[in-house]
Amino acid sequence: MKARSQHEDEQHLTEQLGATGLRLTPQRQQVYDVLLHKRDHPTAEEVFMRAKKAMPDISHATVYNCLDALVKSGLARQVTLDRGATRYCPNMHEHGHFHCDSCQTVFDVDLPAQAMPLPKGFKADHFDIAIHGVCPNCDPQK
Amino acid sequence: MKARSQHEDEQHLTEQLGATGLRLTPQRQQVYDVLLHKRDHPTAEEVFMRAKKAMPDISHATVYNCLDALVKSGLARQVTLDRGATRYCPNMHEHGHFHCDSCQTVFDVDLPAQAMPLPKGFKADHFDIAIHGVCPNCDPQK
DNA sequence: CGGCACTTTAGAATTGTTCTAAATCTTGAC
DNA sequence: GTCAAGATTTAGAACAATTCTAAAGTGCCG
Repeated sequence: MKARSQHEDEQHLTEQLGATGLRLTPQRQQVYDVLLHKRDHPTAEEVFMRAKKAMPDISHATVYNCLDALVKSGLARQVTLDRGATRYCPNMHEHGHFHCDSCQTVFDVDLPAQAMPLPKGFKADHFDIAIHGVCPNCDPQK
Repeated sequence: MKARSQHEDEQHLTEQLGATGLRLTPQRQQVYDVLLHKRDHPTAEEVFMRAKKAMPDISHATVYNCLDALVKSGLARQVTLDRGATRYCPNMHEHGHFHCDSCQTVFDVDLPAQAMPLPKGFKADHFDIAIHGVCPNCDPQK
């Protein structure tokens, strides 16, 4: 739970975006704030609705644009679980996603430190690990 | 590379579908044949186009229906890589998918036998592991 | 100030998937 | 066999998620 001050956050944003040739705009900041504020892996649509509360004129396309900008700058990750809308996650620590088939919640889970063994010659850039199952809250046998 | 005779294939199909309360129909057989014939993780659209060659009247909706039937019966898996169309894979052996960001090919890769450690209380039903990177053919340094 | 590159915006367009209602096929009961 | 019940297929409409487009807005450098 390491908190960052608002000022530090802003500086971090500017730096990371800048390194990718992008600017910090009020919209991008707003979208990033939404992600940080409630880390429940929202879809683009959900981000849009939440961002709208603080910034009523923000448009759909802008949210997509901002999310892409954040992903490109390494400030957020896309999470893809089955068909359906892509979700977004500001946790850049290496981790996988556990999806509870019963309550639909998505949990971040730490991965084994060990690297995944790959056949010779393959160079991995990034892993996407999704686990489907039942979470402790929904386990009927608990 | 264990081949199965056509007759064995058909029996296998009937059994697996039957166990899920589904029938073996010519369309389902055709769709399954398409998957077995070229294991390049086609999208539903690609399966549709290939199936159409042998069965010109097959419809879009039927291909989706058949693919769902195969997935439900444990004869195929859905493969989701980022946004974009879902792909299908008849390899039911536990494995992950390596996606080459350069040539876009998808490779099946064996996973470490060891189970993924999960926090207490979580029960995993099924893993989806996608790895993004560069394959040996596309590696500039090779 | 003027220009250029980056952004945002609304809405249209596209893509992938699911739904609907009608036609067709199977299967089991008689 | 014949029939009804249920499963399946079909074409096309509907829907959802995402991307595209063209125009307007913003901000920085000289």
